[in-house]
Amino acid sequence: MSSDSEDMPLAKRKEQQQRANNPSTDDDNLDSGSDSDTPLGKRKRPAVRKRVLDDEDDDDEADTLSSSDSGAPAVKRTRPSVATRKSYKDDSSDSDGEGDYRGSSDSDVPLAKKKSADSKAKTNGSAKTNGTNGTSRTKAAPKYKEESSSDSDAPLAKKAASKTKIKTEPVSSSKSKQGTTTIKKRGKEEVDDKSKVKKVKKEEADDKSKVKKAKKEEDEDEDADAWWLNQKENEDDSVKWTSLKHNGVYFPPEYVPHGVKMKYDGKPITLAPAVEEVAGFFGALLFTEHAENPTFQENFFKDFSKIAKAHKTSPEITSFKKCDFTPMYEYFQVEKEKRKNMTKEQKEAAKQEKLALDEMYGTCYLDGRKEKVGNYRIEPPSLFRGRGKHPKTGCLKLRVQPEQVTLNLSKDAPIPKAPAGHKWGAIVHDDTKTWLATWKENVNDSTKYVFLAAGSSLKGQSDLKKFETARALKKEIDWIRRGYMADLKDKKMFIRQRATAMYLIDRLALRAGNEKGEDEADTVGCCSLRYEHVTLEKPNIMHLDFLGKDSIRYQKSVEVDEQVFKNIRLFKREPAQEGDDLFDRLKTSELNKHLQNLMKGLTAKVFRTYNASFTFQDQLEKKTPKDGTVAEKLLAYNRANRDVAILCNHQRAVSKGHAGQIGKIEDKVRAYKYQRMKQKKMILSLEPKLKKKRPELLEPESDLEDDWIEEHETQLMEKERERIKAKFEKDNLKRKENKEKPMPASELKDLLKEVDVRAKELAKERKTGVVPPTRGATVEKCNAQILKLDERIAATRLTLTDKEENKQTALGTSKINYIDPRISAAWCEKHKVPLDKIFTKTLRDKFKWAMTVDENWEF
DNA sequence: GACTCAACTTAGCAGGAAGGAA
DNA sequence: TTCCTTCCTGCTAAGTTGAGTC
Repeated sequence: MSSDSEDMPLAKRKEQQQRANNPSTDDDNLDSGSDSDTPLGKRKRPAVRKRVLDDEDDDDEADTLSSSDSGAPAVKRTRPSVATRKSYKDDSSDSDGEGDYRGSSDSDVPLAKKKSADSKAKTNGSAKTNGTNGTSRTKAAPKYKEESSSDSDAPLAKKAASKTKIKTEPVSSSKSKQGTTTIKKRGKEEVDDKSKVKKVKKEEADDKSKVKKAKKEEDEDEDADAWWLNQKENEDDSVKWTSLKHNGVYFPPEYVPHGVKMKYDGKPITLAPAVEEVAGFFGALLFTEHAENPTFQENFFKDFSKIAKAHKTSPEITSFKKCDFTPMYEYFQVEKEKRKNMTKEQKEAAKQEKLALDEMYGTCYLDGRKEKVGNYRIEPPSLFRGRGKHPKTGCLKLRVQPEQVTLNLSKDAPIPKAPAGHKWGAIVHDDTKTWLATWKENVNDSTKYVFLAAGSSLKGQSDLKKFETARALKKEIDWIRRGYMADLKDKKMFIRQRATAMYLIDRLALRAGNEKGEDEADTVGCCSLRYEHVTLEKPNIMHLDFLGKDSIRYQKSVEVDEQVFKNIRLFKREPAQEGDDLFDRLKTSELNKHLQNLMKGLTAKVFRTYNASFTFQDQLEKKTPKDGTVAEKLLAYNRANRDVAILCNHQRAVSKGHAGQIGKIEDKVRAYKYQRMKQKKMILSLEPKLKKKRPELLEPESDLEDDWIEEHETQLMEKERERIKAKFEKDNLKRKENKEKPMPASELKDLLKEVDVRAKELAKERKTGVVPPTRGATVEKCNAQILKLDERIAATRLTLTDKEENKQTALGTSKINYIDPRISAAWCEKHKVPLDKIFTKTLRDKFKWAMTVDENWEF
């Protein structure tokens, strides 16, 4: 076993990608002291062994840790009084009392810069670090901006990305600015002002009509009850509804045997329907990464052979290796193809069927309002597809029976009919719950629910509440940060660990990290980080390498506060070893309890929401070109979105065809440039006098080498020949149908001859550099063509940049879950960008509560 | 206080629908 | 009109959190 991510195709793929992109990400630079660079894959998960610490402090430390702090209660730090807050403020060694933490603006100061400011302040006690009062975010702490004015508000992970060897996108806006400038510069080269104005106007007109259309579309759907207009603060929200009516859940249809035989030991065998069904589950996954995974195979076969035994297959199925599911796989492929080729009528019938189900089960009545239900379909039986190294991946997920399902609805609501021959497990009337139905799944014994859809009022209210809590944190963040920074040096180990964890959760947007069971994939978050997940490099670089949620690798190197560095070194000290918890005194529950004391509603995950929304708003502001086109603004939007996705480590696999797609787009740009070059030369043929007046017509196009032009023209001619041949054949077929005389082959020959002539002309044009005007060509027409091509080139280039930058980062997750949609709505309003450019219909529906803000709204 | 579990949010991926280019 | 690509949605796994129980 060479790595943790072995047998974990996605993670492995991502790891390979990361390594390929950044070969130096190995631990080659790490301090080799006590922070051994244990390879991830070597890790076994031992029973959590609580390290016995002497509670002696780090060698470098002057203070000592209390020996009786294990599990010590948190020092209760409710929001401090003004005096206490002042004391946090005064912690700084700045003689003016303003240095380290300064009003609301301070929260925006990146740690490394704070650190550098700290050290400066330490060496020069009277040094003022800021001349402003911190009322304005952008004006705050100008001194910190000396190093880089671009990323001052960025959480640590972002800065680290640009600073160290990690494989994340550099996010400093200095780079982004550069990108924007380059685009703008190119734009200037290619699009003159006139065309720009024209383009913008056209875009605006298009957008207006689109907005109108979208608005109409939404108005039709719009729930008459705009609940967000009637929100009351501090209202008890434990009761979720007063009346709830629905039609229950939809069960997947009973299994219909197809009779396709799998092979066992090379021979086709007949299976009972129940056995065939399970064999089919595996057959359908053949040649996927799941089916190649030994754990998946083992778990599947355990369940499959059990069922086969129960149905007495002949011969008895005892060996996975002898099983051949290919015939089933092929059958499913044919079926898939059939579905793809359904007639219009069949497709329509299927659509109607789906609509009927949506109407029946996909809607419910909550307090008299019609609302959409989310996942009304009971999960069909299948093989459990656990992610990463899930020990249960491949296990058989059994068919859910109505007897297992509990429905939740109001007392006066009619109870939906259970499927024929069945009855419901239970009926409850719990108005404090938002679920409509629930059942237990057999593989992990986890509870599944049917909830309302994302666009429902209940989900919307919950979303609004979430973002309001994050906004509340924005107001409190300064003193909370001061608090945990002070606690970093606390004498009690527990408090030190808690403060260090808070630092990481806040600055790196780590998840809380609950403990996990033996029968789950081994993934970690902040509190469950282990010895081997963190390595240190002097003076203050921390390398993190672990598998997070969904077994997505988190691999970043960050510059941390000196004290955090010292603390981590202390937590990692002997007798700590591989497998030991880094935060051995800390649990998520204790951490959250402490956070609740600091601010009502504050939990570890609020930091993620806060930092994501804050970063997004900040980067959006910095990156949006005020006079840019909609396309340029959207690029800025996506870049800000990407910064957040990088911060939260939202990854996706690079699609198989990515390189090919990029190549195609590049070719497209070149082809446009080629056309533009021809148009320019044609103008000069039409009016040679323009050589002096318009010297740009003589400038060669970039990226158009002679070889490429020759090859391109050969391809063009070849395509033309094919087109002519195809048309000739098609025309003759038509003639045959109409009982007309077909065109003679000589006609085709003549047409092809014309292409040959054209090819010769092109060769001549290449040689002489002169392009004779085509029939009807005028300078005006050529100019218009050039303008059109300029626009196409600019637009295609933007697509290219966006695509390349986005290949490995998933933007959707942060957009859906972490970024306050009101930031986007206000930005669209302010910059006249149509909402439908950034939110799909589903997202506009989910966020309709957020769409009423004006352009000045701030997170 | 430790542990368990219910309830909800967050997450990536597969496949189908939609849209654009030829 | 067809084919190809992109985008969107649905699905369900995997987290977090807080309440309940012993």
